[in-house]
Formats: sequence, structure tokens, C-alpha cells
Amino acid sequence: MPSMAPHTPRDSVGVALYRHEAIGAVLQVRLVDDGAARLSVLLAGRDHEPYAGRFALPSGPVEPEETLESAVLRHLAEKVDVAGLTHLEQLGTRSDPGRDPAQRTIGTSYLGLVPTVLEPHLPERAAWFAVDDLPELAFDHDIVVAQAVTRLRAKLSYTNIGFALMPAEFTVAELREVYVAALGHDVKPTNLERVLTRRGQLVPTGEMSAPGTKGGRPARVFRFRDHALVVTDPFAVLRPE
Amino acid sequence: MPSMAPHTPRDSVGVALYRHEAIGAVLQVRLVDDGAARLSVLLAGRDHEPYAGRFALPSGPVEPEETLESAVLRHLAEKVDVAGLTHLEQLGTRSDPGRDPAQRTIGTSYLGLVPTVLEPHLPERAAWFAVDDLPELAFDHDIVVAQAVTRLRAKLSYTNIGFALMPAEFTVAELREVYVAALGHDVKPTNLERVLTRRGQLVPTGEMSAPGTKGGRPARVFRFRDHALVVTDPFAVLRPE
DNA sequence: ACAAAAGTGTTTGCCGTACACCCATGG
DNA sequence: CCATGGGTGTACGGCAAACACTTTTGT
Repeated sequence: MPSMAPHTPRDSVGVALYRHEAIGAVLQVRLVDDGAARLSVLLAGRDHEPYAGRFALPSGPVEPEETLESAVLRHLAEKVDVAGLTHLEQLGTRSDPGRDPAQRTIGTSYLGLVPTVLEPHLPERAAWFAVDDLPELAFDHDIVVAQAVTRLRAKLSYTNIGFALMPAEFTVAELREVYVAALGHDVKPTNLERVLTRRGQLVPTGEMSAPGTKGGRPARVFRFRDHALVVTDPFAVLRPE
Repeated sequence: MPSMAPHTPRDSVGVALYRHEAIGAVLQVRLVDDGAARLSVLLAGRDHEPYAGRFALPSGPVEPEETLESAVLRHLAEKVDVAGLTHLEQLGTRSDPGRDPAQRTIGTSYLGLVPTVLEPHLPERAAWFAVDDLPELAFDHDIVVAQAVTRLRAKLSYTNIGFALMPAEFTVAELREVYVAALGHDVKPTNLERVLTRRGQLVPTGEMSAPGTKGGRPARVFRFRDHALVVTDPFAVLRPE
């Protein structure tokens, strides 16, 4: 058995014990000052050490009777209306002994998504930041945000995860704006509609949206067929037909 | 602050502490009795409670100065030659309070891969089992194995992860046998070579393999261009050309 | 000559992108 | 009737699967 350093808590049979925190990276496509839509992440300002003054992802410890998922929901609920969360999935677990300079803490991160129109009430010290224009973050939270963005972008290509970024009903133009902001590159509305329709994910409601004040043809209103994650394009190559 | 039940260890400021274990699902394509190749997983028989007598994935606690990755390598080293591991990646973290009936333990699982020809020495209680013919496993390890297989199958389609299942040099026929076993369905050798060549992953060494005793044209010998994971087919739809 | 195994060429179909053109509305 | 924005049709290129045919070996 290894030497029992006094700063390493162990249980009655000598097994090492650790703090475990759940970390939430909540993303939303939001209109920024200049009217452009940007993929943004919810951050909270820290008022105590370590990293006092910096921004961090919402996070906190796991309680004895709960799972990691309920822990992350509980800590997110302090910063944002959790009822607005349309998707939540685990990203990964970070265990570098030095990731929290104050105390060894293992951390499991989650990706959360909020639809674009929602404007949840935020407490004083919480705010949204565009993911490509972040301040210096506490801990290893910059890496967690990067993982969240990478995961979202990948899943926009082969799942129906767009449902979690959109309100219940929308036009192709609105959908396109969200995809452009989330993916970070241009998207042709024609192709967007065709790809999602072919995959059976985009279904027309039959309704039409009213044209703007400057005219233009009224747009069809769509919704996503499913509101839970579905892999629509399993990219399984080498499979017999 | 919640009530401090005596069975929940906490640190000096009242934060709950947990056992944390690393779990390794090591997969290899192996020849089974009837000469067929099967995707198999390394299991170890348990000799103590809980789940005494059942098989389980190699696992064990994290030590204070190490990461989860070094912990899983350390515990795997007791069952298999870790130098043979050609790939290791994190799968996920399981936190159900009841997943270990003896003691609350959070567990992070890893997928490890070993090339098909290697025959690592195993200790007494360890053995390989075909993944589609498993005994009842301890804890939630059946779910972990399923995650490992799903992850491997997905990555065979869009990454070069085949390198981790193969020896340094091989023929297309040998490569095909491994893909058939790992994917669980037939693969045409023509298409396999074409897909991997188009992606730049399969390169001929210039050597030829000797034909078998029953004749046949000698086969070209190939190797994988890279021996670290590369995403070869980012399946990024909706991207401008 | 024949069997066995490997490699090549060709066909078919689908998917995703781009682009030009047509449609519906407000002013 | 023109500007504005939405929708449709079509063409092109690429990729993957299937399959028939050819090549090279051992017996």
C-alpha cells in the first residue's frame, strides 16, 4: 500500500478519495450587438480563489445521492432556467492532478443546448460570451468549451441536433442563420432544406410565415420531426447494401 | 449544507469525496477454436465480493498523483502487456450511486486496442471472450463493453483506427478478415482497399506476400500511413466547397 | 489444364453542392 | 412594375457498392 500522505483522504480500507465536480458548457446561438447571430456560451464570474475575477463555466460538486447528470443540472439551475435546456450530453472527464490548483478535483463536463429565441433570466454574475471571443477562463474550462463546440459542430452534420438550437417552429431562413452561426461558415438555404428533408428530419407544418414589411414571398414554416437526439447519417462505410 | 451522513466521507470544508476507478475495455480480433476471427474483450475473473465468481473488465482505483489515463494503464498492466496497446481513448464516466453495491464509486471507462496477431501473456484469472458471446458481467461492465464496441465500429468508418487492430504489415485479405470480425458484417476486399486508399491511409510497401500451399496469386503487402488516430472522413455536410 | 487467390475495370446509384431561374408579396 | 425574399429544377462531381473479368501462382 502506498504511503498515506496526510493531504490525501482515504477511506477505512485505504482507497484514495477525490472531490468530483460536474461542469456545464451551455451553448446558444444569440443575437449580438451588431445584429449578427453568434454561437455563445454561458459563463459565471468567480468571486473567490482560485482564479478570482476570471470567468468560468458553471460547475460544482456531486452530492452523495445523485448522478453526475443531476449534479450538472443542479448547478446549471443556479445560472439559467434549466427548463429551457433542450439537450444535455456528457463530454468527458478531466483528471490532471493540477487542474484545480487549490485541491485535487476530478471533473466531468457536459454539453447543454438552449434554443435560439429563449432569453433566460440570468443572475448578476452570469453572462453569455461568443465562443470565438472568450476572455481568459478559469481552470481548464477553455478546453471544455472547445470540446463542446467541436462536439456540437460534428453532430450538426450527422444527427438531428439542430432541434435543440431551434424553437418549435421556424422558417428555412431562420434555421440557416442558426446553422451559419453554429458551424462558423456559410450554408446554402437550398442545400440545408434538402439535406434535412432527405433525412426525414424537417417536416413542413403547412403554415406560412408573414412576409416582412419590405415584401418578399411568405416562407413555409417547418419543425423538427424528433425532439430527442437521433443519428440520421450513420456514415457507415463498407456496409453491404 | 446537507446533513453529514456518517457513511459519506467529506473533506475539511464539507465537500463530499468519492472513490474513483478507471475501467479498461481492451478489444482484439482473435482466432477462436473453429478458426474464425472474432472481436474479443479481455476479462478477469473476480475472486471476492461484490460479484465474486463473475467476470469483469480490468479496473481499479486512481492514485493521488496520477491521471485517469495512467491509472487505467496501470491496472491493465496487471492483466496484459501494455506495450502491445496501440490505442487508448476515454469512453465515458458512470456515476449511478448504486453501480457498485458495496461502496459508492464513480468509474471512467477507456477503450484499448491490441493488434490481431499479438498473443500477450495473461495471468491465471484473465481470458478473452467474444463480445457477442459474453458471460454475465459484474457491475455495469456489460454497458461499458457495448460502448467500446459501438465506438470502435463507428470509428472504423470515419477514421484510420484500423491501424490499431493490425500488425505493421499485412495483405488486403488479412485486413478484410479483421474488418469483418470487428464490424460484424461482410466486407468486399475490393471496396475496402479502394476506400482506404482513396483516403490515403493504405500504402503499399512494394513487398509481396508468398502464396499459400494451394497456390494463388501473391498479394501486395500494405501498411497504414499513420499510427495515431486521424479522422479521415469528417462527414461535414453543408460545408461550402 | 485447373484450382485458388489477388487485382482491375466498369456500371450503377446516391448524395451533396452550386447555380440559374421562377414565384409570391409589399410598396 | 420593381425590389425583396422564398422555392424549384437541373447539372456536375464524387464516393461507395457490386460484379464480371483478368492475372499470377501451385499442383
